[in-house]
Amino acid sequence: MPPAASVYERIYAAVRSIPAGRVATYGQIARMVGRCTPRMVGYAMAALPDGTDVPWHRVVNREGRVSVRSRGDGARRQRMALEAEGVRFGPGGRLDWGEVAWEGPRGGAAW
DNA sequence: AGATTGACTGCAT
DNA sequence: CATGCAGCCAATC
Repeated sequence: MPPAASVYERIYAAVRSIPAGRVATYGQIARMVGRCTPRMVGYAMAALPDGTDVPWHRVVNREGRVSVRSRGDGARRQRMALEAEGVRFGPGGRLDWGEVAWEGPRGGAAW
């Protein structure tokens, strides 16, 4: 584990703040955390271990679709985990933002 | 210390 | 609607 985990911790904390049944985009988290870009979020997610307590599956791309590149079954696992939380996937495998969109820890209020 | 890459996004073509 | 390019910051080689 690299010593610069402080940045990761910020991202992980934000992801942990996502309530069950809700999802956030990389850009959303990046803006919320600040000091980092969507790429950092993705990078942090990629660095997550398997038994992590971070609900990484609640993080999707801007299209509302799973983007996992690493691990062939990662995307499938993510979608399964989301469905298990009550997240409904629309046609094309995209998420229904009207139902699962997470505005932030304040629930709409910017921080 | 310099170059490359990465689970992204937005705008341009 | 598909493809391309640039920007972003940190990790890795």
